[in-house]
Amino acid sequence: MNKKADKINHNPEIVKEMEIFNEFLKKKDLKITSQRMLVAETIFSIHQHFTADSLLELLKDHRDEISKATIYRILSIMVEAKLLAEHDFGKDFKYYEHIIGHEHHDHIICTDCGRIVEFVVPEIEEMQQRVAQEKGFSIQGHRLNIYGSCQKKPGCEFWTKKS
Amino acid sequence: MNKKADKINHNPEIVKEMEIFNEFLKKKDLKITSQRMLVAETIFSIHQHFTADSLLELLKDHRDEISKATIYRILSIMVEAKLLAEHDFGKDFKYYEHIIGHEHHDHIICTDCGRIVEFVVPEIEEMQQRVAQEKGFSIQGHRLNIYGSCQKKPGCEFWTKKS
DNA sequence: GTTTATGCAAACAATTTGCAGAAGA
DNA sequence: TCTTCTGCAAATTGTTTGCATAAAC
Repeated sequence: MNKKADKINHNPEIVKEMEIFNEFLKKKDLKITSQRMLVAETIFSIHQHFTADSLLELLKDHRDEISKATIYRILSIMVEAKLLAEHDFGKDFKYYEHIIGHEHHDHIICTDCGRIVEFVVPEIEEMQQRVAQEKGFSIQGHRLNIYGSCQKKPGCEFWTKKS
Repeated sequence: MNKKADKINHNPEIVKEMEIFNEFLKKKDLKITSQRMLVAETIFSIHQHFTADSLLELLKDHRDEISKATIYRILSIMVEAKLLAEHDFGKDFKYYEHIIGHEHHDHIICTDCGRIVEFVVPEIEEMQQRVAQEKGFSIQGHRLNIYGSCQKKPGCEFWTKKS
């Protein structure tokens, strides 16, 4: 592990999330590397949806410490560890968000500016059960995306790629 | 238009859908070509979800009359014409289904075999309105996908690509 | 030491596109 | 004719992978 990595984060929430990640790595006989720590810390400090590319951008000062391939590899580990959820919002790249400490929610997406807003509708869980039962499925989960326009709220710009 | 194209379909539903498509083409100053007619007829006779590749497979006897590039181009016209809906079911290719005469519905997808089952839950529309209002969005629509397992119903096989 | 990770560049796969010749209006 | 289409092959784009080297344990 190189020296940059000991810039450890003292935010208690992030510390806790890092511990969970480390547990997972150990359990799976995966190694605790400086890249994994750096990416995980960065991700845990983001409180919005992000993409592989926007993560890369956040890490641009560490360009010499981590490659794009490694970022993709770490993202897939974190999804497997259920620390991250992967989303498709109708673009041709994936969005991620970290899960821990976030109540289950769905998303409403502005097709003008790409803004993503979370919402919680408790009755969806019950509806999901009902549909699954009726169709004879066991349930893993659901994704509900509502598409619309946020109507030029401040910050609403044309939806650029990989934002 | 080559001679193969005058193998016209007499199913009244398909005839009606073809007319709508032709209207759209005229309105947009697009030409009525044998490829467009062939693809549209084929699509209108499918009553399941399909992909660009499965469509190509259905058209394999016409391989010399139509290319993959043209199929993609026609799919995008038909989506624009709102004759087709495009879906993302968590794979890295798109699914399509034809819309006309199909009540609005959502999907439950088997993550073991890829089976896609439609369901209708009227209260979603109302919930959608409520969320949009609360968040200050105008609505275009929604996509609700439930993921689970159909529990080895007859025909449930491992989910192959592009099925 | 042995195993697992990383970086790089090449590979992938679905989809898109430029272009020259073909077909529709 | 004049315009739009098509087929082809090449380009694109997000993501994945093989492999030699490097780091973790």
